[in-house]
Amino acid sequence: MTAAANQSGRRPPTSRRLERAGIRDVAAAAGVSITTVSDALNGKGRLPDETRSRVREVAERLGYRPSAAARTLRTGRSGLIGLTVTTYGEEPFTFTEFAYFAEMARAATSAALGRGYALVVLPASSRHDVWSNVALDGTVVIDPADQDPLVSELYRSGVPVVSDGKPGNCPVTAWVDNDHEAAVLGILDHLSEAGARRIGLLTGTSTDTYTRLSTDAYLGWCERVGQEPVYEAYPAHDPAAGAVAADRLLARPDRPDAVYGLFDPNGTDLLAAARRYGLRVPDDLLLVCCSESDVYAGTEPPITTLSLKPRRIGTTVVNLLIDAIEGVDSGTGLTADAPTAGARLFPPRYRTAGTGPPPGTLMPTELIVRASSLRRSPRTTVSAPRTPGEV
Amino acid sequence: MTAAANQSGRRPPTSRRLERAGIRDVAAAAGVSITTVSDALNGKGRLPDETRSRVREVAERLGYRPSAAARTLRTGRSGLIGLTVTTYGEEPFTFTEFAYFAEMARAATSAALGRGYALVVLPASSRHDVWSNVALDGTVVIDPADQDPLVSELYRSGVPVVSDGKPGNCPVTAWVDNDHEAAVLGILDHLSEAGARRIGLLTGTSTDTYTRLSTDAYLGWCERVGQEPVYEAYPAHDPAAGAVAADRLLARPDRPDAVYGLFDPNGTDLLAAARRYGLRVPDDLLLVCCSESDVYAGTEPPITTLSLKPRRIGTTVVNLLIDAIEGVDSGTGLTADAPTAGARLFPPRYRTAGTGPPPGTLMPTELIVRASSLRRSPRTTVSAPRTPGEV
DNA sequence: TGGACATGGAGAAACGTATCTGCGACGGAT
DNA sequence: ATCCGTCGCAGATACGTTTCTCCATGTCCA
Repeated sequence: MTAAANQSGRRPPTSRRLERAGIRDVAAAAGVSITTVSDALNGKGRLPDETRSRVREVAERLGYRPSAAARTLRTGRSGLIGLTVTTYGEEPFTFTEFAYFAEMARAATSAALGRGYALVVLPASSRHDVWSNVALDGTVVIDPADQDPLVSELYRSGVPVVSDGKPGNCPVTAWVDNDHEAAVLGILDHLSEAGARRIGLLTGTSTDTYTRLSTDAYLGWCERVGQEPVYEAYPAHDPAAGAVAADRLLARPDRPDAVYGLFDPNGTDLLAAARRYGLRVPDDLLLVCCSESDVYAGTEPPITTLSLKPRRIGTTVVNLLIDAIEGVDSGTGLTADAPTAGARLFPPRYRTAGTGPPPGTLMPTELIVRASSLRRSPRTTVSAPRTPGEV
Repeated sequence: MTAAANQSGRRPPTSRRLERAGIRDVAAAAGVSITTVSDALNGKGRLPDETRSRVREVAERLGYRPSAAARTLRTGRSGLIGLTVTTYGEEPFTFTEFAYFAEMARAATSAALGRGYALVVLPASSRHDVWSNVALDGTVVIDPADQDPLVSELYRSGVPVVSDGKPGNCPVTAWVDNDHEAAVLGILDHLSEAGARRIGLLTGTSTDTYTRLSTDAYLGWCERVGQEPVYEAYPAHDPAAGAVAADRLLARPDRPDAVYGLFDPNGTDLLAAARRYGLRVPDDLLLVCCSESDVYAGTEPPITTLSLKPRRIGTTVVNLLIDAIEGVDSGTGLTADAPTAGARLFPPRYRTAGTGPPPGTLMPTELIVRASSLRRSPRTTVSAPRTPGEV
């Protein structure tokens, strides 16, 4: 018994701690090599079913759980996907702030889990402390900044990056976005048809793609139809500022008779402001806002909303990312550095290899028409986007 | 140049791929050993500042990023914390569904990042596929089931587990919860003082701690004051069922003149039902519901809500967990298996070592009194919980 | 009888880091 | 002069997998 104690393979008998069972313990207990154990558990190699099941049984009995760290080190795959949450402003760390992000994150998480990946929530601020401490197979970036240093570094180090929101000037593997321009134009047309003569906009001061594209679309439309732009901008991350801006908009001498609010709380803010000024909705003021919340179905009156369909976006983003991770190994920067011109309409082409601009996918939005934007009797849901490129 | 090519240390010259720079490359470039590089970058060992800064500079120049997987494998620490999201029901994967979870998750994420950890979102269903593929330093469990197999296995395998919600019958390292019993009793008292003669309850059919404790508190109160219980239960994960249950409650022959709803949407549902039956709030019906949403400040009338202060909970849970991870190494199950009796009131004692029941921390709730529960003129916010154990 | 081929499995080399041990040199104290 | 402590660093090992290579058997057919 003294000499035969060193039976656990090559490991010298250095104070066997009673830690978790490793693959070596399973091999020893099953009387096979670790190769056989690995193959048996992973369904690889050429093994008779009998050996396979025996090894599996022993592993089960020993409560064997493979070390994720070792596997990751060996295979280079962690099964983890980063989800960067933008901080609509500076300090405050806000996802789940707007229903859009919450829904989007939820759908993304669900889609990732469905394909065997887990999501790691990481801040968009480039605090390397956390970022470099986690092995990521890829990253989802929500609304990347124009020259996002984080995205650039990730891309440079070979990590696939798929963004929700068309990237401004940073290289990504792929991106997904709504056709915000078409959506805004659709709303403006809708309001015009409902009788609006002067349409105002409640927008944000930040420079993210959503705000920029939407505002530009509004300004372009104004110029085309010859209406003087009437808009107020405020920092979207500050909930109190929204109410103030809504009030300002309706207090102007050139008060609009219809307003589109870009952010989720704008609907209630505008409604409250309208009440303060004695304006009836929709009689004196037509109202539309972009929101995923269903509280606008129950307001008095119900408010027409634009839904960006965050669930579809989240699912698509994650699927594109995992396709990129599992697909072609994306050689040394071959698919980079081209101007972003390749936008296609939903559905996307998966497994996009080769060169060219980062593939972008446009997802349809949905305008949910309610009483606040109708002078007549309310109709039902209608969906609206134009084909892209039509401007 | 032919013989001197093998200068990169012990590695044989097997087709140097131009992958990311490793610690060996840095060592070679700086003309030191990998030991020195590791020590220099991690601030360990005894090195003159000059060597340290030189190594750091070389590492920077080479764009060196340490491999998280290798580090995790070596140190046994991943810097990752699991966040299990309960699926209030069966299939649907729902966090961010209720504002409580969203706020709680946000605070938890923020707290974790602040201490250098990242959160991994994982499903509470015990799909080992994902769970065993990620190295976790610890796990936050939201509202564990009574005999949660997942929690048991995690605990057994030595992973610290801190739960939001007092655990029923599974061992955890620590837990945090509101004093739901005291909160419900406070609300019932509040409604009684406002003139309620028969208080109804809108509750859930699931067996989670929150639902159970709250319902039991209600039933106990009824028995004590001699009121016949009037309640309806529905599956809380089904938003449509809530409206139906609210309607049922107000349609009963023994219709209550005050209702407390345990779930977020109950307020609007009850309000709508009251309208259908021609009941005025608060004149004919007093209303309170548990919610984190501020839409209830803007309803007509504004509805009194109980806030569970999810942000405080999320922060506390994560801090307790990280304390457990970084503190005493929690020997082989010494701190387990005792009946849960050790509940203290906020603030918790950190770094709890030794034996005894899993330390629990009770966080205060806040009753935000609005017009819906006042027969007289509305007062302002009052906070309410009793001291625990008083029953 | 002997090669070709399939079967079942073992050995060992990575993956990239942290850290334990040890070693030469140097300086001050005995 | 010798001894001892400290400084500055290098070597080697271990963390627990996956996987490439290779070997020992049969087995079948020529």
